Amino acid sequence: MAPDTGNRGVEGTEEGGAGSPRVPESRRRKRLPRSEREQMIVEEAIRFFAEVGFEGQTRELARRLGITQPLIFRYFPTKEDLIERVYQEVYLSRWNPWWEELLEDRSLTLEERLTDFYRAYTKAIFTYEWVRIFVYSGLKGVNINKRYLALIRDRVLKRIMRELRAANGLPEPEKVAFSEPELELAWGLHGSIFYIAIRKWIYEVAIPSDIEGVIAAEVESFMNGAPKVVARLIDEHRRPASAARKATGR
Amino acid sequence: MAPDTGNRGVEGTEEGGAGSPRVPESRRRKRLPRSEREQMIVEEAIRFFAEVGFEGQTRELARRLGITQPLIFRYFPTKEDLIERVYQEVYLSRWNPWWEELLEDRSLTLEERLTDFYRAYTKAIFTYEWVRIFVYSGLKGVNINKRYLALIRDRVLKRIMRELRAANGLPEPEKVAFSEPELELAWGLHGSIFYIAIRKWIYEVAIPSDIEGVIAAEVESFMNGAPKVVARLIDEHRRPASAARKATGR
DNA sequence: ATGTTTAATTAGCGCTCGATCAGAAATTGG
DNA sequence: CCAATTTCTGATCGAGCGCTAATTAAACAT
Repeated sequence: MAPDTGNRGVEGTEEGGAGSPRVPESRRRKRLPRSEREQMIVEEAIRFFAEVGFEGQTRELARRLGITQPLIFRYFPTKEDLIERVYQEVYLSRWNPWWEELLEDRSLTLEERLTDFYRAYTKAIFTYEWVRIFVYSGLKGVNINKRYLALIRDRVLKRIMRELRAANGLPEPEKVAFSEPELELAWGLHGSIFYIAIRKWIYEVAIPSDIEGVIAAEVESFMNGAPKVVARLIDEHRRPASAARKATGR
Repeated sequence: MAPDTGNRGVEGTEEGGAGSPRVPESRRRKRLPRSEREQMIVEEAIRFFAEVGFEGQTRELARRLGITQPLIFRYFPTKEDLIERVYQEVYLSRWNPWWEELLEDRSLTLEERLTDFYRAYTKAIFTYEWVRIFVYSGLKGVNINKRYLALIRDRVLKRIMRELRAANGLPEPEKVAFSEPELELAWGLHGSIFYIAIRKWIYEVAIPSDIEGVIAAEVESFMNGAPKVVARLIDEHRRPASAARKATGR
Protein backbone atom coordinates (compact mmCIF):
# COMPACT_ATOMS: atom_id res chain seq x y z
CA MET A 1 0.00 0.00 0.00
CA ALA A 2 1.01 3.60 -0.56
CA PRO A 3 3.11 5.30 2.11
CA ASP A 4 1.13 7.33 4.59
CA THR A 5 2.85 10.61 3.80
CA GLY A 6 1.65 13.63 1.89
CA ASN A 7 2.28 13.67 -1.84
CA ARG A 8 3.86 16.51 -3.70
CA GLY A 9 1.34 18.85 -5.21
CA VAL A 10 1.19 18.58 -8.99
CA GLU A 11 2.26 15.30 -10.49
CA GLY A 12 4.70 16.02 -13.30
CA THR A 13 4.80 13.85 -16.39
CA GLU A 14 7.05 10.88 -15.67
CA GLU A 15 10.68 11.45 -16.65
CA GLY A 16 11.32 10.35 -20.18
CA GLY A 17 14.34 10.06 -22.51
CA ALA A 18 18.01 9.81 -21.63
CA GLY A 19 18.71 13.47 -22.36
CA SER A 20 16.40 14.79 -19.64
CA PRO A 21 17.68 15.42 -16.09
CA ARG A 22 17.45 12.46 -13.75
CA VAL A 23 14.81 14.17 -11.61
CA PRO A 24 12.34 16.36 -13.48
CA GLU A 25 11.99 19.94 -12.33
CA SER A 26 8.41 19.49 -11.20
CA ARG A 27 9.33 16.81 -8.66
CA ARG A 28 12.56 18.47 -7.65
CA ARG A 29 12.99 19.13 -3.96
CA LYS A 30 13.04 22.87 -3.34
CA ARG A 31 14.80 24.39 -0.36
CA LEU A 32 13.46 27.71 0.78
CA PRO A 33 14.65 30.08 3.52
CA ARG A 34 12.90 29.31 6.78
CA SER A 35 10.88 32.50 6.94
CA GLU A 36 9.73 32.24 3.35
CA ARG A 37 8.48 28.68 3.67
CA GLU A 38 6.79 29.55 6.93
CA GLN A 39 4.91 32.41 5.29
CA MET A 40 3.85 30.11 2.45
CA ILE A 41 2.40 27.63 4.90
CA VAL A 42 0.53 30.27 6.88
CA GLU A 43 -0.99 31.84 3.79
CA GLU A 44 -2.15 28.56 2.34
CA ALA A 45 -3.44 27.52 5.75
CA ILE A 46 -5.61 30.64 5.86
CA ARG A 47 -7.15 29.81 2.50
CA PHE A 48 -7.50 26.16 3.39
CA PHE A 49 -9.03 26.53 6.85
CA ALA A 50 -11.31 29.30 5.60
CA GLU A 51 -12.65 26.84 3.08
CA VAL A 52 -13.04 23.64 5.07
CA GLY A 53 -12.80 24.70 8.70
CA PHE A 54 -10.15 23.92 11.27
CA GLU A 55 -10.82 20.20 11.10
CA GLY A 56 -9.20 20.33 7.68
CA GLN A 57 -6.36 17.85 7.56
CA THR A 58 -2.69 18.64 7.46
CA ARG A 59 -2.12 16.11 4.69
CA GLU A 60 -4.52 17.93 2.40
CA LEU A 61 -2.93 21.25 3.32
CA ALA A 62 0.48 19.85 2.47
CA ARG A 63 -0.82 18.55 -0.84
CA ARG A 64 -2.03 22.03 -1.75
CA LEU A 65 1.35 23.46 -0.82
CA GLY A 66 3.18 20.88 -2.89
CA ILE A 67 5.16 19.73 0.12
CA THR A 68 5.09 16.68 2.34
CA GLN A 69 2.93 16.67 5.43
CA PRO A 70 5.67 16.27 8.07
CA LEU A 71 7.29 19.46 6.83
CA ILE A 72 4.43 21.46 8.29
CA PHE A 73 5.39 20.10 11.68
CA ARG A 74 8.92 21.34 11.31
CA TYR A 75 7.52 24.87 11.21
CA PHE A 76 4.63 24.51 13.64
CA PRO A 77 5.05 22.03 16.51
CA THR A 78 1.34 21.22 16.53
CA LYS A 79 -1.64 21.86 14.33
CA GLU A 80 -3.07 24.03 17.08
CA ASP A 81 -0.01 26.27 16.89
CA LEU A 82 -0.58 26.73 13.18
CA ILE A 83 -4.22 27.63 13.79
CA GLU A 84 -3.19 30.14 16.44
CA ARG A 85 -0.85 31.72 13.93
CA VAL A 86 -3.66 31.88 11.39
CA TYR A 87 -5.76 33.86 13.88
CA GLN A 88 -2.95 36.33 14.43
CA GLU A 89 -2.41 36.77 10.73
CA VAL A 90 -6.07 37.23 9.94
CA TYR A 91 -7.22 39.43 12.79
CA LEU A 92 -4.29 41.62 13.64
CA SER A 93 -2.73 43.75 10.96
CA ARG A 94 -6.07 44.42 9.35
CA TRP A 95 -7.24 47.04 11.78
CA ASN A 96 -6.69 50.56 10.53
CA PRO A 97 -6.41 53.20 13.28
CA TRP A 98 -7.24 55.87 10.72
CA TRP A 99 -10.83 54.62 10.74
CA GLU A 100 -11.25 55.96 14.24
CA GLU A 101 -10.02 59.40 13.23
CA LEU A 102 -12.26 59.40 10.19
CA LEU A 103 -15.34 58.78 12.32
CA GLU A 104 -14.77 61.92 14.36
CA ASP A 105 -13.65 64.20 11.56
CA ARG A 106 -16.37 66.83 11.85
CA SER A 107 -15.34 68.62 8.67
CA LEU A 108 -17.46 65.96 6.96
CA THR A 109 -21.13 65.28 7.61
CA LEU A 110 -21.74 62.20 9.74
CA GLU A 111 -23.44 60.52 6.82
CA GLU A 112 -20.33 61.01 4.69
CA ARG A 113 -18.11 59.72 7.48
CA LEU A 114 -20.22 56.61 8.00
CA THR A 115 -20.33 55.89 4.30
CA ASP A 116 -16.59 56.38 3.94
CA PHE A 117 -15.88 54.32 7.02
CA TYR A 118 -17.99 51.36 6.00
CA ARG A 119 -16.60 51.43 2.49
CA ALA A 120 -13.07 51.33 3.87
CA TYR A 121 -13.94 48.77 6.52
CA THR A 122 -15.67 46.39 4.17
CA LYS A 123 -12.85 46.79 1.68
CA ALA A 124 -10.43 45.61 4.36
CA ILE A 125 -12.30 42.71 5.88
CA PHE A 126 -14.94 41.60 3.39
CA THR A 127 -12.88 38.74 2.06
CA TYR A 128 -13.63 35.06 1.82
CA GLU A 129 -10.81 34.29 4.23
CA TRP A 130 -11.53 36.87 6.90
CA VAL A 131 -15.25 36.32 7.15
CA ARG A 132 -15.15 32.54 7.20
CA ILE A 133 -12.21 32.31 9.60
CA PHE A 134 -14.05 34.74 11.85
CA VAL A 135 -17.20 32.63 11.89
CA TYR A 136 -15.35 29.33 12.24
CA SER A 137 -13.38 30.63 15.19
CA GLY A 138 -16.56 32.11 16.64
CA LEU A 139 -18.22 28.70 16.55
CA LYS A 140 -15.19 27.24 18.26
CA GLY A 141 -15.58 29.79 21.04
CA VAL A 142 -12.13 31.26 20.56
CA ASN A 143 -11.30 34.21 22.76
CA ILE A 144 -9.80 36.41 20.08
CA ASN A 145 -13.25 36.63 18.59
CA LYS A 146 -14.81 38.22 21.64
CA ARG A 147 -11.94 40.65 21.90
CA TYR A 148 -12.54 41.73 18.33
CA LEU A 149 -16.21 42.38 18.99
CA ALA A 150 -15.31 44.45 22.03
CA LEU A 151 -12.99 46.43 19.75
CA ILE A 152 -15.85 47.09 17.35
CA ARG A 153 -18.09 48.19 20.17
CA ASP A 154 -15.64 50.49 21.89
CA ARG A 155 -13.74 51.95 18.95
CA VAL A 156 -16.46 52.09 16.32
CA LEU A 157 -20.00 51.86 17.62
CA LYS A 158 -19.58 54.10 20.64
CA ARG A 159 -17.88 56.66 18.41
CA ILE A 160 -20.75 56.50 15.96
CA MET A 161 -23.33 57.03 18.68
CA ARG A 162 -21.37 59.88 20.23
CA GLU A 163 -21.19 61.59 16.85
CA LEU A 164 -24.83 60.89 16.16
CA ARG A 165 -25.77 62.61 19.40
CA ALA A 166 -23.50 65.55 18.65
CA ALA A 167 -24.96 65.96 15.17
CA ASN A 168 -28.45 66.13 16.66
CA GLY A 169 -27.84 68.37 19.64
CA LEU A 170 -28.20 65.55 22.14
CA PRO A 171 -26.16 65.25 25.34
CA GLU A 172 -22.69 63.69 25.36
CA PRO A 173 -22.34 60.15 26.76
CA GLU A 174 -20.46 61.62 29.72
CA LYS A 175 -23.68 63.41 30.69
CA VAL A 176 -26.16 60.70 29.75
CA ALA A 177 -24.56 57.26 29.42
CA PHE A 178 -25.37 55.04 26.46
CA SER A 179 -28.27 52.73 27.18
CA GLU A 180 -28.30 49.17 25.89
CA PRO A 181 -30.97 49.78 23.22
CA GLU A 182 -29.14 52.87 22.02
CA LEU A 183 -25.88 51.00 21.44
CA GLU A 184 -27.99 48.28 19.93
CA LEU A 185 -29.06 50.69 17.20
CA ALA A 186 -25.41 50.99 16.17
CA TRP A 187 -25.09 47.21 16.30
CA GLY A 188 -28.08 47.21 13.97
CA LEU A 189 -26.29 49.33 11.39
CA HIS A 190 -23.17 47.25 11.76
CA GLY A 191 -25.10 44.01 11.55
CA SER A 192 -27.07 45.05 8.52
CA ILE A 193 -23.80 45.61 6.69
CA PHE A 194 -21.92 42.60 8.04
CA TYR A 195 -24.89 40.43 7.16
CA ILE A 196 -24.08 41.13 3.52
CA ALA A 197 -20.77 39.40 4.04
CA ILE A 198 -22.43 36.49 5.80
CA ARG A 199 -24.83 36.00 2.95
CA LYS A 200 -22.02 36.06 0.45
CA TRP A 201 -19.35 33.95 2.11
CA ILE A 202 -21.15 31.80 4.64
CA TYR A 203 -24.39 31.06 2.83
CA GLU A 204 -22.85 31.74 -0.57
CA VAL A 205 -25.89 33.30 -2.16
CA ALA A 206 -25.79 36.08 -4.73
CA ILE A 207 -25.53 39.61 -3.38
CA PRO A 208 -25.70 42.91 -5.24
CA SER A 209 -22.69 43.82 -7.31
CA ASP A 210 -22.87 47.41 -6.09
CA ILE A 211 -22.01 46.96 -2.41
CA GLU A 212 -20.99 50.60 -2.11
CA GLY A 213 -24.45 51.67 -3.18
CA VAL A 214 -26.01 49.33 -0.65
CA ILE A 215 -23.82 50.73 2.10
CA ALA A 216 -24.81 54.25 1.09
CA ALA A 217 -28.49 53.32 1.23
CA GLU A 218 -28.09 51.57 4.57
CA VAL A 219 -26.29 54.54 6.08
CA GLU A 220 -28.81 56.95 4.63
CA SER A 221 -31.66 54.95 6.14
CA PHE A 222 -29.84 54.86 9.46
CA MET A 223 -29.26 58.62 9.42
CA ASN A 224 -32.90 59.22 8.57
CA GLY A 225 -34.26 56.84 11.15
CA ALA A 226 -31.95 56.53 14.14
CA PRO A 227 -31.81 60.08 15.59
CA LYS A 228 -35.48 60.16 16.45
CA VAL A 229 -35.18 56.79 18.22
CA VAL A 230 -32.10 57.91 20.14
CA ALA A 231 -33.91 61.05 21.25
CA ARG A 232 -36.80 58.93 22.44
CA LEU A 233 -34.51 56.57 24.34
CA ILE A 234 -32.70 59.42 26.07
CA ASP A 235 -36.00 61.02 26.92
CA GLU A 236 -37.28 57.77 28.40
CA HIS A 237 -34.12 57.41 30.39
CA ARG A 238 -34.89 60.74 32.07
CA ARG A 239 -38.54 59.87 32.86
CA PRO A 240 -38.32 56.07 33.20
CA ALA A 241 -41.54 54.41 34.26
CA SER A 242 -44.63 54.89 32.13
CA ALA A 243 -42.90 56.23 29.03
CA ALA A 244 -40.79 53.11 28.69
CA ARG A 245 -43.84 50.90 28.92
CA LYS A 246 -45.61 52.84 26.22
CA ALA A 247 -42.65 52.59 23.89
CA THR A 248 -41.63 48.95 24.09
CA GLY A 249 -44.97 47.35 24.88
CA ARG A 250 -48.06 47.47 22.66
CA MET B 1 -7.14 -1.75 26.74
CA ALA B 2 -10.77 -0.73 26.93
CA PRO B 3 -13.10 -1.92 24.18
CA ASP B 4 -13.60 0.58 21.41
CA THR B 5 -17.35 0.80 21.76
CA GLY B 6 -19.45 3.58 23.23
CA ASN B 7 -20.09 3.41 26.97
CA ARG B 8 -23.46 3.74 28.57
CA GLY B 9 -24.20 7.26 29.69
CA VAL B 10 -24.19 7.70 33.46
CA GLU B 11 -22.20 5.20 35.46
CA GLY B 12 -24.43 3.85 38.22
CA THR B 13 -23.01 2.89 41.60
CA GLU B 14 -21.69 -0.66 41.41
CA GLU B 15 -24.27 -3.30 42.45
CA GLY B 16 -24.15 -3.99 46.17
CA GLY B 17 -25.77 -6.46 48.62
CA ALA B 18 -27.46 -9.78 47.91
CA GLY B 19 -30.97 -8.31 48.15
CA SER B 20 -30.55 -5.96 45.17
CA PRO B 21 -31.40 -7.11 41.64
CA ARG B 22 -28.55 -8.77 39.79
CA VAL B 23 -28.29 -5.86 37.32
CA PRO B 24 -28.96 -2.41 38.75
CA GLU B 25 -31.64 -0.34 37.06
CA SER B 26 -29.21 2.34 35.92
CA ARG B 27 -27.16 -0.13 33.87
CA ARG B 28 -30.14 -2.13 32.70
CA ARG B 29 -30.51 -2.46 28.97
CA LYS B 30 -33.63 -0.62 27.83
CA ARG B 31 -35.57 -1.62 24.76
CA LEU B 32 -37.56 1.17 23.22
CA PRO B 33 -40.02 1.16 20.30
CA ARG B 34 -38.24 1.94 17.09
CA SER B 35 -39.85 5.31 16.50
CA GLU B 36 -39.22 6.46 20.05
CA ARG B 37 -35.53 5.61 20.05
CA GLU B 38 -35.16 7.21 16.65
CA GLN B 39 -36.67 10.44 17.92
CA MET B 40 -34.34 10.37 20.92
CA ILE B 41 -31.33 10.06 18.67
CA VAL B 42 -32.42 12.86 16.36
CA GLU B 43 -33.11 15.26 19.20
CA GLU B 44 -29.83 14.62 20.93
CA ALA B 45 -28.05 14.84 17.58
CA ILE B 46 -29.48 18.32 17.07
CA ARG B 47 -28.18 19.48 20.43
CA PHE B 48 -24.87 17.74 19.90
CA PHE B 49 -24.13 18.91 16.36
CA ALA B 50 -25.30 22.44 17.21
CA GLU B 51 -22.69 22.47 19.92
CA VAL B 52 -19.66 20.92 18.24
CA GLY B 53 -20.46 20.94 14.53
CA PHE B 54 -21.05 18.07 12.17
CA GLU B 55 -17.59 16.67 12.69
CA GLY B 56 -18.79 15.69 16.16
CA GLN B 57 -18.20 11.99 16.67
CA THR B 58 -20.83 9.33 16.82
CA ARG B 59 -19.21 7.79 19.90
CA GLU B 60 -19.62 10.99 21.88
CA LEU B 61 -23.21 11.33 20.66
CA ALA B 62 -23.90 7.76 21.80
CA ARG B 63 -22.35 8.48 25.18
CA ARG B 64 -24.69 11.44 25.67
CA LEU B 65 -27.63 9.25 24.73
CA GLY B 66 -26.57 6.53 27.12
CA ILE B 67 -26.45 3.95 24.34
CA THR B 68 -23.69 2.22 22.43
CA GLN B 69 -22.32 3.72 19.26
CA PRO B 70 -23.32 0.94 16.83
CA LEU B 71 -26.95 1.42 17.80
CA ILE B 72 -27.01 4.77 16.02
CA PHE B 73 -26.16 2.92 12.83
CA ARG B 74 -29.14 0.63 13.21
CA TYR B 75 -31.36 3.70 12.91
CA PHE B 76 -29.33 5.70 10.41
CA PRO B 77 -27.29 3.78 7.82
CA THR B 78 -24.62 6.45 7.73
CA LYS B 79 -23.71 9.52 9.73
CA GLU B 80 -24.59 11.64 6.71
CA ASP B 81 -28.14 10.25 6.81
CA LEU B 82 -28.45 11.31 10.42
CA ILE B 83 -27.21 14.80 9.55
CA GLU B 84 -29.72 15.02 6.72
CA ARG B 85 -32.45 14.13 9.16
CA VAL B 86 -31.24 16.83 11.53
CA TYR B 87 -31.63 19.41 8.76
CA GLN B 88 -35.18 18.31 8.11
CA GLU B 89 -36.08 18.45 11.77
CA VAL B 90 -34.53 21.85 12.32
CA TYR B 91 -35.61 23.73 9.22
CA LEU B 92 -38.98 22.35 8.31
CA SER B 93 -41.75 22.45 10.85
CA ARG B 94 -40.58 25.79 12.19
CA TRP B 95 -42.01 27.95 9.46
CA ASN B 96 -45.33 29.50 10.38
CA PRO B 97 -47.54 30.42 7.37
CA TRP B 98 -49.47 32.78 9.62
CA TRP B 99 -46.47 35.14 9.52
CA GLU B 100 -47.17 35.85 5.88
CA GLU B 101 -50.77 36.78 6.61
CA LEU B 102 -49.71 38.96 9.51
CA LEU B 103 -47.40 41.00 7.30
CA GLU B 104 -50.21 42.00 4.98
CA ASP B 105 -52.89 42.58 7.59
CA ARG B 106 -53.60 46.24 6.88
CA SER B 107 -55.83 46.64 9.91
CA LEU B 108 -52.56 47.17 11.76
CA THR B 109 -49.95 49.80 10.99
CA LEU B 110 -46.93 48.46 9.15
CA GLU B 111 -44.75 49.26 12.14
CA GLU B 112 -46.99 47.14 14.36
CA ARG B 113 -46.96 44.31 11.84
CA LEU B 114 -43.18 44.35 11.55
CA THR B 115 -42.71 44.43 15.29
CA ASP B 116 -45.18 41.58 15.80
CA PHE B 117 -43.68 39.58 12.98
CA TYR B 118 -40.09 39.84 14.18
CA ARG B 119 -41.13 39.09 17.73
CA ALA B 120 -42.87 35.92 16.58
CA TYR B 121 -40.10 35.02 14.15
CA THR B 122 -37.31 35.41 16.65
CA LYS B 123 -39.31 33.52 19.22
CA ALA B 124 -39.50 30.59 16.80
CA ILE B 125 -35.95 30.43 15.49
CA PHE B 126 -33.75 32.31 17.93
CA THR B 127 -32.56 29.19 19.66
CA TYR B 128 -29.09 27.85 20.24
CA GLU B 129 -29.83 24.84 18.08
CA TRP B 130 -31.46 26.56 15.13
CA VAL B 131 -28.94 29.36 14.73
CA ARG B 132 -25.83 27.24 15.07
CA ILE B 133 -27.09 24.41 12.88
CA PHE B 134 -28.00 27.04 10.30
CA VAL B 135 -24.52 28.54 10.30
CA TYR B 136 -22.76 25.18 10.38
CA SER B 137 -24.74 23.94 7.42
CA GLY B 138 -24.15 27.26 5.66
CA LEU B 139 -20.41 26.82 6.00
CA LYS B 140 -20.73 23.32 4.61
CA GLY B 141 -22.51 24.76 1.57
CA VAL B 142 -25.64 22.70 2.09
CA ASN B 143 -28.43 23.35 -0.37
CA ILE B 144 -31.26 23.54 2.14
CA ASN B 145 -29.65 26.69 3.43
CA LYS B 146 -29.95 28.53 0.16
CA ARG B 147 -33.54 27.41 -0.19
CA TYR B 148 -34.31 28.86 3.20
CA LEU B 149 -32.83 32.22 2.29
CA ALA B 150 -34.89 32.29 -0.90
CA LEU B 151 -37.93 31.64 1.29
CA ILE B 152 -37.06 34.63 3.47
CA ARG B 153 -36.58 36.82 0.44
CA ASP B 154 -39.77 35.82 -1.39
CA ARG B 155 -42.18 35.31 1.50
CA VAL B 156 -40.96 37.92 3.94
CA LEU B 157 -38.76 40.64 2.50
CA LYS B 158 -40.70 41.19 -0.72
CA ARG B 159 -43.87 41.37 1.31
CA ILE B 160 -42.33 43.93 3.61
CA MET B 161 -41.22 46.11 0.72
CA ARG B 162 -44.59 45.82 -1.00
CA GLU B 163 -46.31 46.96 2.18
CA LEU B 164 -43.77 49.70 2.74
CA ARG B 165 -44.51 51.07 -0.70
CA ALA B 166 -48.26 50.82 -0.14
CA ALA B 167 -48.00 52.62 3.19
CA ASN B 168 -46.16 55.49 1.52
CA GLY B 169 -48.22 55.88 -1.65
CA LEU B 170 -45.50 54.42 -3.86
CA PRO B 171 -46.18 52.22 -6.91
CA GLU B 172 -46.76 48.47 -6.57
CA PRO B 173 -43.91 46.13 -7.57
CA GLU B 174 -46.00 45.06 -10.58
CA LYS B 175 -45.68 48.62 -11.90
CA VAL B 176 -42.10 49.31 -10.80
CA ALA B 177 -40.16 46.17 -10.03
CA PHE B 178 -38.00 45.95 -6.92
CA SER B 179 -34.44 47.05 -7.54
CA GLU B 180 -31.52 45.30 -5.90
CA PRO B 181 -30.73 48.13 -3.47
CA GLU B 182 -34.38 48.38 -2.49
CA LEU B 183 -34.63 44.71 -1.53
CA GLU B 184 -31.29 45.18 0.12
CA LEU B 185 -32.89 47.63 2.53
CA ALA B 186 -35.17 44.85 3.71
CA TRP B 187 -32.18 42.53 4.00
CA GLY B 188 -30.69 45.27 6.13
CA LEU B 189 -33.58 45.17 8.59
CA HIS B 190 -33.52 41.41 8.61
CA GLY B 191 -29.77 41.30 9.04
CA SER B 192 -29.73 43.81 11.84
CA ILE B 193 -32.08 41.55 13.77
CA PHE B 194 -30.52 38.23 12.84
CA TYR B 195 -27.13 39.63 13.76
CA ILE B 196 -28.36 39.71 17.36
CA ALA B 197 -28.69 35.94 17.21
CA ILE B 198 -25.25 35.60 15.67
CA ARG B 199 -23.69 37.63 18.41
CA LYS B 200 -25.43 35.57 21.05
CA TRP B 201 -25.00 32.03 19.75
CA ILE B 202 -22.09 32.14 17.36
CA TYR B 203 -19.81 34.63 19.06
CA GLU B 204 -21.40 34.06 22.45
CA VAL B 205 -21.14 37.60 23.70
CA ALA B 206 -23.67 39.26 25.96
CA ILE B 207 -26.69 40.79 24.29
CA PRO B 208 -29.46 42.91 25.78
CA SER B 209 -31.98 41.09 27.93
CA ASP B 210 -34.80 43.04 26.32
CA ILE B 211 -34.72 41.71 22.77
CA GLU B 212 -38.30 42.79 22.16
CA GLY B 213 -37.35 46.35 22.93
CA VAL B 214 -34.41 46.15 20.56
CA ILE B 215 -36.62 44.80 17.81
CA ALA B 216 -39.08 47.62 18.39
CA ALA B 217 -36.30 50.20 18.16
CA GLU B 218 -34.85 48.56 15.04
CA VAL B 219 -38.24 48.51 13.34
CA GLU B 220 -38.96 52.08 14.38
CA SER B 221 -35.65 53.23 12.94
CA PHE B 222 -36.38 51.32 9.74
CA MET B 223 -39.84 52.87 9.43
CA ASN B 224 -38.41 56.32 10.02
CA GLY B 225 -35.54 55.92 7.61
CA ALA B 226 -36.37 53.51 4.82
CA PRO B 227 -39.34 55.15 3.01
CA LYS B 228 -37.36 58.19 1.94
CA VAL B 229 -34.60 55.94 0.54
CA VAL B 230 -37.12 53.78 -1.30
CA ALA B 231 -38.69 56.86 -2.83
CA ARG B 232 -35.26 58.02 -3.96
CA LEU B 233 -34.42 54.64 -5.47
CA ILE B 234 -37.70 54.49 -7.40
CA ASP B 235 -37.18 58.02 -8.59
CA GLU B 236 -33.68 57.19 -9.79
CA HIS B 237 -35.00 54.15 -11.55
CA ARG B 238 -37.25 56.39 -13.61
CA ARG B 239 -34.45 58.85 -14.51
CA PRO B 240 -31.46 56.55 -14.45
CA ALA B 241 -28.23 58.15 -15.60
CA SER B 242 -26.96 61.17 -13.73
CA ALA B 243 -29.14 60.83 -10.66
CA ALA B 244 -27.81 57.38 -9.89
CA ARG B 245 -24.23 58.59 -10.17
CA LYS B 246 -24.88 61.41 -7.78
CA ALA B 247 -26.44 59.10 -5.23
CA THR B 248 -24.04 56.17 -5.01
CA GLY B 249 -20.70 57.69 -6.02
CA ARG B 250 -19.08 60.70 -4.55
C1' DA C 1 35.77 19.12 -5.35
C1' DT C 2 34.59 18.45 -0.39
C1' DG C 3 32.57 18.97 4.07
C1' DT C 4 28.95 21.21 6.76
C1' DT C 5 24.51 22.67 7.54
C1' DT C 6 19.77 22.10 7.52
C1' DA C 7 15.42 21.93 4.55
C1' DA C 8 12.85 18.32 3.10
C1' DT C 9 11.41 13.46 2.44
C1' DT C 10 10.42 8.48 3.62
C1' DA C 11 8.54 5.43 6.66
C1' DG C 12 5.68 4.43 10.22
C1' DC C 13 3.60 4.64 15.23
C1' DG C 14 -0.35 5.05 18.19
C1' DC C 15 -4.83 6.41 18.17
C1' DT C 16 -9.54 7.54 16.66
C1' DC C 17 -12.89 7.59 13.17
C1' DG C 18 -17.28 5.58 10.79
C1' DA C 19 -19.08 1.34 10.00
C1' DT C 20 -19.92 -4.08 10.34
C1' DC C 21 -21.59 -8.26 12.36
C1' DA C 22 -22.33 -12.14 15.41
C1' DG C 23 -24.49 -12.94 19.47
C1' DA C 24 -26.75 -11.52 23.98
C1' DA C 25 -30.79 -9.86 26.24
C1' DA C 26 -35.40 -7.87 26.46
C1' DT C 27 -40.07 -8.08 24.79
C1' DT C 28 -44.12 -10.36 22.55
C1' DG C 29 -47.38 -14.10 21.08
C1' DG C 30 -48.81 -18.44 21.88
C1' DC D 1 -43.67 -21.55 30.18
C1' DC D 2 -41.28 -21.57 25.69
C1' DA D 3 -40.22 -20.02 20.99
C1' DA D 4 -40.00 -16.17 17.88
C1' DT D 5 -38.84 -11.55 17.20
C1' DT D 6 -36.27 -7.50 17.48
C1' DT D 7 -33.51 -4.20 20.16
C1' DC D 8 -29.12 -3.57 21.66
C1' DT D 9 -24.21 -4.70 22.84
C1' DG D 10 -19.26 -6.27 22.37
C1' DA D 11 -15.60 -6.89 19.53
C1' DT D 12 -13.31 -5.48 15.69
C1' DC D 13 -12.00 -3.81 10.90
C1' DG D 14 -9.84 -0.70 7.56
C1' DA D 15 -8.95 3.96 6.65
C1' DG D 16 -7.23 8.14 8.03
C1' DC D 17 -5.69 11.24 11.68
C1' DG D 18 -1.66 14.17 14.14
C1' DC D 19 2.84 13.59 14.91
C1' DT D 20 7.88 11.53 15.21
C1' DA D 21 12.35 9.55 13.97
C1' DA D 22 15.69 8.37 10.66
C1' DT D 23 17.45 9.48 6.37
C1' DT D 24 18.29 12.13 2.00
C1' DA D 25 19.80 15.88 -0.61
C1' DA D 26 20.07 20.92 -1.73
C1' DA D 27 22.68 25.08 -0.70
C1' DC D 28 26.67 27.24 0.91
C1' DA D 29 31.47 28.04 2.63
C1' DT D 30 35.95 26.69 2.00
